[in-house]
Amino acid sequence: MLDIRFVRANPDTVRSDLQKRNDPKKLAWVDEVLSKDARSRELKVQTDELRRRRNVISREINEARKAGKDTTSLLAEAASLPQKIKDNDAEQEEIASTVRAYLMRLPNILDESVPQGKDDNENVELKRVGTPRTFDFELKNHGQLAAENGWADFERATKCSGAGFYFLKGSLALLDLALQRFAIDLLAKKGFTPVIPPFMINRSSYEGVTDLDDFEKVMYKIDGDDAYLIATSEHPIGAMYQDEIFEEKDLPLRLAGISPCFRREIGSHGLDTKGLFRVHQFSKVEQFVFCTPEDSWKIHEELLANAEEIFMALGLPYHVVNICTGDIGTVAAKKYDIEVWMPRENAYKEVVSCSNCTAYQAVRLNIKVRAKDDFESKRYIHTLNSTAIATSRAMRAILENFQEKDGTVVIPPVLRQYMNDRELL
RNA sequence: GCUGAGGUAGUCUAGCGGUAAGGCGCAGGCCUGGAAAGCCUGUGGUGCGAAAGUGCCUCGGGGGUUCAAUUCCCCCCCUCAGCGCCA
Repeated sequence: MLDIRFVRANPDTVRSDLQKRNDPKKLAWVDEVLSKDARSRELKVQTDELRRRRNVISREINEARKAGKDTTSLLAEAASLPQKIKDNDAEQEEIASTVRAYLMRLPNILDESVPQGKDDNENVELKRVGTPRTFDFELKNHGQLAAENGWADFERATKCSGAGFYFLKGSLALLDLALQRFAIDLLAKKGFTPVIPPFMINRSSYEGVTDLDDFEKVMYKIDGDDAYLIATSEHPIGAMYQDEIFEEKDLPLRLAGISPCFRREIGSHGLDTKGLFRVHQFSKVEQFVFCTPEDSWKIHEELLANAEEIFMALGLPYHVVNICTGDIGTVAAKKYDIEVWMPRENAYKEVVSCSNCTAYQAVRLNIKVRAKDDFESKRYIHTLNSTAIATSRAMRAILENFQEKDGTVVIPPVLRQYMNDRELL
């Protein structure tokens, strides 16, 4: 969420950002937030004065009693105060919660380098890496291939868990683990600490890290408990340090989250998305960084480079796109996607999402950093996150790009050490 | 799930109707050739103010009693210990 102090000080920045996003509804909120916030502070001044008076009278009553003086007039004034205070508090509380509700829904301020555009068709390609292979036979779609080879069982998963779930078996179960292990080892060499987080978190922590509108659409709620299945390890890892203050020397903090991810919404189905591409559950290794505001743009590039290194090493052709204003969502100030070449569809498809959330999550989570030489100064930190590998989508890419005519699939050499040195699935 | 003990500022600990005391840590200052030690000041949130300042809030959370609640009453949450169940 945006810091109310930021909105007060920079209303024009907030307005022009919402114009860039073409969001007239939220644009109208800005003035309402500002006027309600002003009224709220005005009320606070009044109420604080009433409280001050009450405190003074209480002390005077105490002293008068000790001195054996009459207190009836003091008691009369004191009796009139609580109701006024209560009324003011009620009004202020109502205003404050409205302001907060708007603030929670106002999006992050976009970086200037974010391209303007209506939707994902207007994302800007930044570069292409690798050359798509040409096939002299007809590719099987990845789900069919996996099922035929006994590497996955979609039908039985549907029977016991519903559509969008899968059993991974044999080679693909091992490939899932190999991909995770490969990504973890690569990130560990770059200073990331592997972290396996809780797979459920409570509502208030969730509100700190995600877009509120995602709640009903995306998250699975555990019935009867204040618990949600995580949609990505980004969420518990972000919430991990809520209400804490970092020392500058402890930043940047680089963590590699390892977890299954659970998502209710999986969107449309088609032959190519059916198997492993759009699913309710998948494994992911995630890069997450807490850093100072000065470092975040440099680290954003670093996270992208790490993710690219993984796909390059796997030998998968990909391109990088700069996500445009119409597609970026509320939390990120800037987002890159890596899309990998899917030869059956003849298209690049999303496999990595790399975001600089600047202070947006930190404000909600109340995470700050204190400089060593300036004890008084506390600033909100910046958070960043990027996929390292989402195994379901990477497996689809491998099943398509490295498929042979006889239905075998070549294991990328970098994964073989994690697959008992096998060359084929 | 049961029983018991707890929840006080970054942390540890006191206070048990009169408006949060102290230790440690941390930051700044004094002292010093430099350091340590010692001493002094500060240490959460929020508002008003150009500033100097100044006010309000904060004792797990929410209600209640009272002129006044960390303290008394009610409800809830969490942590720890023991027991039970258990991969």
